Amino acid sequence: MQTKAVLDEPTASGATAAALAPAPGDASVAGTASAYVRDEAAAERPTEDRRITRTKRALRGALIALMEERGLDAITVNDLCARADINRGTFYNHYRDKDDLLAVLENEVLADLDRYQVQMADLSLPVVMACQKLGRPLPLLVSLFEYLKDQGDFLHAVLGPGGDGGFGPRLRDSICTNLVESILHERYRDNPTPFVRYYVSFFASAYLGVIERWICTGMKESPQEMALISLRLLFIKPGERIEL
Amino acid sequence: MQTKAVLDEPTASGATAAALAPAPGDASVAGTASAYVRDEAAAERPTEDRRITRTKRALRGALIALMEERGLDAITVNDLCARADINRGTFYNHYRDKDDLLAVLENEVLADLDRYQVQMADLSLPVVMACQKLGRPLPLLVSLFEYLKDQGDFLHAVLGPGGDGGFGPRLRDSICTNLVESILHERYRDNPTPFVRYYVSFFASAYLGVIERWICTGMKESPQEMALISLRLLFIKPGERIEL
DNA sequence: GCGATAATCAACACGTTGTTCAATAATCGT
DNA sequence: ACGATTATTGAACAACGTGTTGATTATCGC
Repeated sequence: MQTKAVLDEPTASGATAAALAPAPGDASVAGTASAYVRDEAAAERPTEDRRITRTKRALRGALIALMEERGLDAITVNDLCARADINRGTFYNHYRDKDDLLAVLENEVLADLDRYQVQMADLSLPVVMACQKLGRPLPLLVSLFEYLKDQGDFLHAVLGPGGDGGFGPRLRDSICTNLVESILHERYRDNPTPFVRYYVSFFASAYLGVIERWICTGMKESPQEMALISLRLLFIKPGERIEL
Repeated sequence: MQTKAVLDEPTASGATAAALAPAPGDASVAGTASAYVRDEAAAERPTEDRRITRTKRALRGALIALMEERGLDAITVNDLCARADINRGTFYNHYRDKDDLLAVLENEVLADLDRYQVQMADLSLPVVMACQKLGRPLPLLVSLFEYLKDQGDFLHAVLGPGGDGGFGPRLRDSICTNLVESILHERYRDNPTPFVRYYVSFFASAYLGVIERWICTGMKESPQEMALISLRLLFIKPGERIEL
């Protein structure tokens, strides 16, 4: 429980304590807490009918499984219903078509990730440099990788071959771009030159690549390790000696 | 025609002259020469029937146009044939289905890009550092961006929304990864540690992001500018002052 | 020009789609 | 536990896109 302040070194910026606090989900104690979607579903509606919940969960599983083995393009609504052991009419009670189902699941993830953006606003270069010096991962990044790991089965299917393909860029725009913009500039954020725009695209895509690789290779590294790796990659220089 | 050697400074590596030579396509004089596909088609077959050429060209144009306005998923073979002013039976004389047509076009581009990989083997960190010092773009990169620009209409459609989505990663693995591996290590290329693998993914995806941004924003910058930008991005450090 | 070959047109069976309906089963509030 | 509500089921339907076929016409290479 490193909640308070692990950082007393003098840094050039103000709000370091806020930026080092854990993320909204706060899965630091309870292990892998998977109450992301359910929470918001239980919050906005009284309670969802069990049958509906069961149907949606079955379709989610069927979509993931079929994406892994056949690829998205080769999936029909028939396949989904057969795999989910669901009548085809039931499918159309909840989703317009195959792409709608996928879009709903994707949007859920992106909506969850949107919550982290508030925390990102508190980030700044001095903050991350401080963490880098201490050899500590950014709690925000740890929390983020933990969330991604919780959604591992879905993300592995969507980001892999046979997945959506269009989801990667959305993930990038939703997370990486804001993260990079928060961390890197402060000065060029307002009136970005053409080069700065490429600069942001460069690092945003870079971090998406890291995330994609992590997920597609089975998430062998822990969220803490990934947060550390991400931090190191930001400061590494070409030609520099790489230990570890 | 900066063909020979713009570089006499002492560098730590050997084959700098070879690495600074222009790429196989050599479109430096003839402007935007678009004889990539045709050349190899004319090389492998005696001559292709004009009718076939016309059909394929029409289908290529139709696919690109429809991808831009409707998106790939919303395109049917009927649509393609209607737009191309082609009978549907004719379509099936040349392609198995919609995805086959797209795959053929994609593979043509990737095959063209494969030719650049020979040149990339001659790259090394000292070479690119030398160019960086001189403020000159890597001729290989200039040539590469020129080729991408020639295929601009196709790439814009495929990489944009409504495009393939799966093509980005293939482009990355085909070009960026090898480019990064050639340039960056020499020492870690043989036995890459887990971190080095992320390191490569990081920069490979970063450069794909730059390419994607360039193409999707309409290729405003010249290939020379893009080569310079790419070079600068390699050496830039976070927090560093950005002029231009 | 002649032979070869590609494009056209119409027609076909087939699978998927999206919708409708009545009947059945499960869930929820009390 | 009950009744009212609501989701699921199974079947049928027309509409559409698919991939193929065969006969006919137009175009190409030489």
